[in-house]
Amino acid sequence: MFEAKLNEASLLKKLLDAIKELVTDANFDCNEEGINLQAMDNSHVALVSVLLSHTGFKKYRCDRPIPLGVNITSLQKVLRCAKDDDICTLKSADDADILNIVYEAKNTDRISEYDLKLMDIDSDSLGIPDTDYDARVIMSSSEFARIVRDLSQLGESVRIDVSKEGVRFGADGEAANGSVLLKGKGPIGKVSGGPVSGNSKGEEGSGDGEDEDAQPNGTGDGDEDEEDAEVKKEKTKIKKEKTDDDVDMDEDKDKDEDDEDGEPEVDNDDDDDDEEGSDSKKRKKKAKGSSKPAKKPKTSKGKGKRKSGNDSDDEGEVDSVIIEMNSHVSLTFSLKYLVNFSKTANMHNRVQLYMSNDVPLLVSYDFGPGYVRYYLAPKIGDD
Amino acid sequence: MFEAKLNEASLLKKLLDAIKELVTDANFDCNEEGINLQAMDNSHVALVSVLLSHTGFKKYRCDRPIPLGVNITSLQKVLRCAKDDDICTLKSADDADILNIVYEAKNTDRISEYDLKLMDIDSDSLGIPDTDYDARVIMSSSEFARIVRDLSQLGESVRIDVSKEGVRFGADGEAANGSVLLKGKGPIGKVSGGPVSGNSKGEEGSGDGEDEDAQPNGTGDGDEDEEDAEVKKEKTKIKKEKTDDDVDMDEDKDKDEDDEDGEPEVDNDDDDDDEEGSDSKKRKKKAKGSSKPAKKPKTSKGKGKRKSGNDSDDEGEVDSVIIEMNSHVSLTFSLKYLVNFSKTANMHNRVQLYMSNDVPLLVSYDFGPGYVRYYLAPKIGDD
DNA sequence: CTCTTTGCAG
DNA sequence: CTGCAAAGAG
Repeated sequence: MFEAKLNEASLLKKLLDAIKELVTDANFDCNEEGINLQAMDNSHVALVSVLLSHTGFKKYRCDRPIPLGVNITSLQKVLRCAKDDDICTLKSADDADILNIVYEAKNTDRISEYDLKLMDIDSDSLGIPDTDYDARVIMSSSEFARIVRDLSQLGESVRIDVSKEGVRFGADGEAANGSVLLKGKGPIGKVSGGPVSGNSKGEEGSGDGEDEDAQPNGTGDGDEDEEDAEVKKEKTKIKKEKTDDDVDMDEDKDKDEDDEDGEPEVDNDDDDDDEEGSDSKKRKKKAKGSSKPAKKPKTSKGKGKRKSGNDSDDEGEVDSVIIEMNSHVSLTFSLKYLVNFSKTANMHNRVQLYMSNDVPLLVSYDFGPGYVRYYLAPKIGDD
Repeated sequence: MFEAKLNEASLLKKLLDAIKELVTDANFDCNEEGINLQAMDNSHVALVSVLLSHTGFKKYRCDRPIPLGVNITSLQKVLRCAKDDDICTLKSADDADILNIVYEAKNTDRISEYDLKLMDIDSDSLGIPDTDYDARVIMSSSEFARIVRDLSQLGESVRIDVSKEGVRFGADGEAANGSVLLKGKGPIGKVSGGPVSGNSKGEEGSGDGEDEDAQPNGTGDGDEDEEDAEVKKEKTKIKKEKTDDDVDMDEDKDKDEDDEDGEPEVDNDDDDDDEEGSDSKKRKKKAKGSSKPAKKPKTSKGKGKRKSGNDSDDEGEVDSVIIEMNSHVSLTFSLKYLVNFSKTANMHNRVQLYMSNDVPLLVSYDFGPGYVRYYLAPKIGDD
């Protein structure tokens, strides 16, 4: 027996609107923790992962795990029959091949009941990459939507560069090239854990001393390598899940040693790209002195990470852009997919972009009791 | 000579919007009583019947009956040239082949004049079934529109069941089955007298006593058979015509007198929109609280008719569902047509559904000085 | 001829 | 921003 009562049918409506163009059929895997959905997009390029925690429901019961295989279009048709504020109850017997959906209008006697036919869907066990990322950008989801929508008019791909300068979204097209630079707010944007965030905090206490090491942008380009190297040593990767709390210094340290050897290559590539790609534009990349104590003070360590309290705070003011970066990152993605992802702006006003070179981008909309996440492999070379 | 002056061109605009997808050409049969239009839809499955009583016109003159054959699309083009609140005058000589349409803007000196070419249309004498019905449902026209629109996503047909439980609209489709149950408000829903219509006037005087007989909808399901039997004895079939007034028992009295004054015109059109359009947004429009005394205190009886003010509640609170039933009715209809009919919600915020088993459904939008009615034969068997 | 897509009005 | 209707494609 599975039963979940949602206070606002609109949540599901928005969710379906967000993913309907990526996924046609998917299993809603229900267990005692909540409802999970994982699916590859139709062309198996992107992966979408959704969690609706049981805490987000007014009432939730799931005696044993059940995969509810639904056709997204069909489910959406049923959901369109709900008014946004209807109370929505999903029910299914353990062995049933239908999902019962009931809408109760608040304040009226209208009760609508739908039985959605379920399907058996091979749950291609999707390996969700569990990666540590070199950069995280937290920004307004609507601004992200706007940027990718705008750029999608110019070309098919966008290159996302995260550097000390900020995050740059650039697209080249036949008719025009375009790029959008978001600088990121200083104090909020402090690098967590490693470099970026670490500094911010670190700076406060010990910043002065480190400044020496820090390279103001544009000051010797030659130094880049050096700087990068340092960054890498620190190796503190940004972790997706736990990051919220500690994006964690402690872990960082540990990593430092391990990773070091690790992926210097990538960094270089990026740097190169930057320079090559558009000298003028990117050049300043490193820039901004403030940001830079390339060296991360370990002192910052665990403490301040989460700003007091609220989750929302973690993501900053709705319009602020928070950038955490361990090393420069430069990746190219298909705008078509990003535009699709960005439709999830309906569900939450902040989006997080996790990136490492040559690793799939993670676009994450984390709302209170759940999330919608997308993974998209970068384009390699020219394609 | 025919001449009719309408205070608001919007009435005609809405009428045309409502029927344009069903009818391409039709005769506006004008006589001293008003303007009648009757036509089969293009596929000869549904019948539409419109009356604009002379009382709805600011000025009306028709020396002798004239059929004005118009192409609906052409007339609509002309009507789109009017502002909603323009005073609109239709004129035609007895032998003319054109209809002269003049718009006078209120408060300005703008006068527009159009001559619409008329056509000769075979007036297939349409036999309008004159039936007594076993069930009548009075509900918000926008809610009706919403329901048939929702269900049309699931399948092609809807089964409408009227029972003590209320009225249920059910559709089966490949992807999902759905049903919407409206319980109907008790006190208002008393079976009128002969069940339905007879009472209305009677009640005023003796209303209280009758309540006993009245069955609030949804009360004891078990009793159905018994109740039905009784009801049937009375045999009072629900008649279409006179009902108009009744729709509101109490009000009727008032109405009789009141309406005359006024211009029953369209009053409420706007109201309806709320529900349909966008649930959440508009909701507040009418502002809730005021609207709902679901149960109406009989005390209010005659007086409150138009609720203070504005709303046209003749047919009950705009959101209430009134169900009158002599016997259970279960019929299946093509949703495509119902969806088309439901566009008439623009003209009036309440709709009446008259049904008897195996007889065409009558969907009636009765606004003050006229009506728009649709007849649709039920589907038989599986088709 | 149907279906999908695109543009327009409320 | 949404649904609705006209137009283009398969």
